[in-house]
Amino acid sequence: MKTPLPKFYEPNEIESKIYDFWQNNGYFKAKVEKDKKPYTIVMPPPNITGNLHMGHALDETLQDIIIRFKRMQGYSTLWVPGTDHASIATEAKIVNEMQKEGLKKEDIGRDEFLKRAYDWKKKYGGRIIEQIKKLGASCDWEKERFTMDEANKNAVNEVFVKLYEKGLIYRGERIINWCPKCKTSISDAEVNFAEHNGNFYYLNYQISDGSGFIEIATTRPETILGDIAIAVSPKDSRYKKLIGKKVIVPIVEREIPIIADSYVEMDFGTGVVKITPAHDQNDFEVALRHNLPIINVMNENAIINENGGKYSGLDRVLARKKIVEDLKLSGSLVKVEPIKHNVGCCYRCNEIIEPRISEQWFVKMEPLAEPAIKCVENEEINFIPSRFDKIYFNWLKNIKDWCISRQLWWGHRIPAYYCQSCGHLMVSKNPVPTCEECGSNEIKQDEDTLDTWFSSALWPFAALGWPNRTPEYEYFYPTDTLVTGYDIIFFWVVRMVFSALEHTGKVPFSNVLIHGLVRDSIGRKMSKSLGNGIDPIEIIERYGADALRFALATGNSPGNDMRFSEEKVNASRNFANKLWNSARFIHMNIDEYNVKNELPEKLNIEDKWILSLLNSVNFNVTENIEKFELGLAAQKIYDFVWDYFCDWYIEFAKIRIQYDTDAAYNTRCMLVYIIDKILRLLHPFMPFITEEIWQSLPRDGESITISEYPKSFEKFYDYNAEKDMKIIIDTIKSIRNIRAEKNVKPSIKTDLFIATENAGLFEKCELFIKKLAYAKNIKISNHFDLDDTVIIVNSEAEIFIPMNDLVDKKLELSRLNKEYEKLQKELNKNLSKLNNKNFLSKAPEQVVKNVKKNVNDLEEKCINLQKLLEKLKKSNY
RNA sequence: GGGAGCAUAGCUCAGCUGGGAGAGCACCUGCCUUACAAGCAGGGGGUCACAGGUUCGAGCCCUGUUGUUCCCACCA
Repeated sequence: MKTPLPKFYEPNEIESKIYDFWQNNGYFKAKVEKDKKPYTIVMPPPNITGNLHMGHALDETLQDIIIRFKRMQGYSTLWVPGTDHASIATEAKIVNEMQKEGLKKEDIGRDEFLKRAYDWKKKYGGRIIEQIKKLGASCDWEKERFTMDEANKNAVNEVFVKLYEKGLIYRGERIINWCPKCKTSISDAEVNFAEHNGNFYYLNYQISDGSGFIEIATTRPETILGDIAIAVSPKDSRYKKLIGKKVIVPIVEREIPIIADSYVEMDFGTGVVKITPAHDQNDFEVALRHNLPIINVMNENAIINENGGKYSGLDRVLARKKIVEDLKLSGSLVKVEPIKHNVGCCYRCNEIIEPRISEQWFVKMEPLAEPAIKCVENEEINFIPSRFDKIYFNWLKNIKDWCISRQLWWGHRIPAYYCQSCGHLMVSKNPVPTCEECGSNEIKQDEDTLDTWFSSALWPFAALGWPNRTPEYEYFYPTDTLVTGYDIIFFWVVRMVFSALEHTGKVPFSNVLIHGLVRDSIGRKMSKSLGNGIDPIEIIERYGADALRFALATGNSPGNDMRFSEEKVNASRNFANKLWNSARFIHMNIDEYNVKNELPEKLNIEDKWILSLLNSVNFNVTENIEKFELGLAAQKIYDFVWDYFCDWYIEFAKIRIQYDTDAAYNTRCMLVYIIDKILRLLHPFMPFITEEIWQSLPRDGESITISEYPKSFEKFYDYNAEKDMKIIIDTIKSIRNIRAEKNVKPSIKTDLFIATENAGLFEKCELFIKKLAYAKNIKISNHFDLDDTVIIVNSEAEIFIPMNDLVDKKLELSRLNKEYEKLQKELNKNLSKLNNKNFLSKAPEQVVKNVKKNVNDLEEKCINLQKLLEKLKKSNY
């Protein structure tokens, strides 16, 4: 079908049609093909709660570029898509929705709640998938997975049981981070520290033997209800004689010991710390070391419990107020100092975290961390850029056990079962009907669910069928490249690596391509609260998916944050349109000539030139993509298309086709041949427009998606053609330059006299110069003797342009003098290098050769110019 | 407290293993030259943060300084 293309590229009309075409023909379907090498990417599954944002758009674009490139290179490719159940985020949204109906979780019960959650998934989980398709993502949608589908549940249970049996999962009472709003424990990684304005309350504790008072400072006075000791530094001489004595807790009137512990820093505050083990991580450890009792004074809602005496029932904020008042009354409050300090907050809801003692499930991390460190150290896994391995190591080397239980309903329920009559604990993949100890059939499953990341950690292998050894798992695993942002290296990347090593015995992927955050145009994070987020779908509707993809892929380097600006998308859209119009031009010149997509046998100089340049671009682009330098690759294609193919080759082709009947047909073929290669090179970056144009041209295949990525060949390098055409182009440019300087309109044509030793070249390209440098007639000889002309000198020729009254001899003389000075300066710079013995002996041969060549060219130019100057001076002036 | 990044044209940023300072946008001049005004031709504009060092040669490597952003830890 060779319909003439419309004047402007209209992405919206084309993109969905093309995407359907790809889908209907199954180009993205992964096949186990033993004679091909596999290439696999698993998509970081977006949350079912969200809309597609720019971060996703970047992430998916990078993955799609890589997978399309590999597909065209002949790999059997698989890109597995999916979504994440995002337990805490989704549960929060559903709770919120229910609140509008005046309902609480407890009102409807667990089963009914889960029904709502699955409805939510059905409703919104599909939305983001449709948005990803709009970007052009070439995923195998038949392999789409969900982190809570049946197969994943199976994988999660398998892993849990295995780790439990190995002793790497344990249950225990520990101090954990408790969010009173989400009403669940959260892991250390899920706590954000933020600076808050608070107060330092200085309190006097009376020493029991009546010998005086000891002053302590606290930011949380309400926790005195749970005080079980006060601690000083063992090195602190001020308090040495008090160690072992007892003090009375104000208001509470409890007698507690003074202990020494190296955790206390003598220079901070008063050098005395009150120990409240149930409500502080460090205090908890101190209590364990000193074998002290633990008094929990708060419940799950952060309300003071029965241990709080007369304060029980009060919320922690009210309790603080009341207690401070009472401390004041009792005279124990010495002073209050406002301070700024860091407070841990819930990453979800930003509520202040309450450290709290409770029974939770943990993964023992140390044995898992070690192999995960090794496989990056020995480069089985490579981070791109490599500096991110430091973040990875830092996390793993300071790892603490991972709290994996969550007091939520939406998630993988922990496969632990308790006998109601004897209390026996059983961990099993399948529901347990009877107690293995006492035979009772009153069994209850653990109420808690697992941290979302517990299932995400299994994604690279679970998404391929593990624990079943499916053909896909055997063929496509381990995967090749993971593409993700640096913000989830420890949440996710680390956990995937140690999980894969533990359960599959292999690294989950060999490359981790890290990208940065997409910020707004003034560098702020895009966020809902700021309202500065830009919807990728809206951008696609206005500029096309290709333009968005290209804008996201260029102009930034891996791992660095980027600013999103619409100007950049606009520039990319303009590039797409430029390409589109070059195709329109080609259509105008081939449609009635039965042109084949073949390299002609007889090539003109400009054909050899463009082939040689294309060949270099091809080589470099391939290398860049293989090294994940996608932005550089895209830039090189852009430059080639615009600066060489459109600005010059097409202009040459116009002239060739119009005036050279012998070469016209070959030139038409060349146009098709070159744009075919351009489209293929560009296809991974701009899949839609390249497919649309490719389909409209003579081609040897049904879709560019499954066509071969171009290869570069030694035989196409043509140094001479590149050198010669550079001379011609420079000549044309310098003539244009002079004309522009003198304000000569394009409609005014002038004669040109070209004095050169290289007449053959200039004769070959005479028409190019004539048309592109606005000449009436051109004369080529090895010498001219002319007056009243403007003169251009380059290494190959002197060009005389008669311009009659436009020529001011005085001005011309000074212009040429300036030119001469510039050349001399440049020449001297190069000469000084050649006069440097060290340079000659130590610099690489090629560098020296280049400098020598520069010197030759410059000297030639200088000599020519010198002669002209003298002649000018001798004439009338 | 520990660690990392960034500092290049008015703005946003590229610059891969050291050898010509670049792009897009903005700006100035002139053009509707039958692919494209989302375009064409031409132009101005940079002590590559600062100071040392290594090298024949440094935007790039090393050391230090300043400014800035981020991550981790967290002091009661």
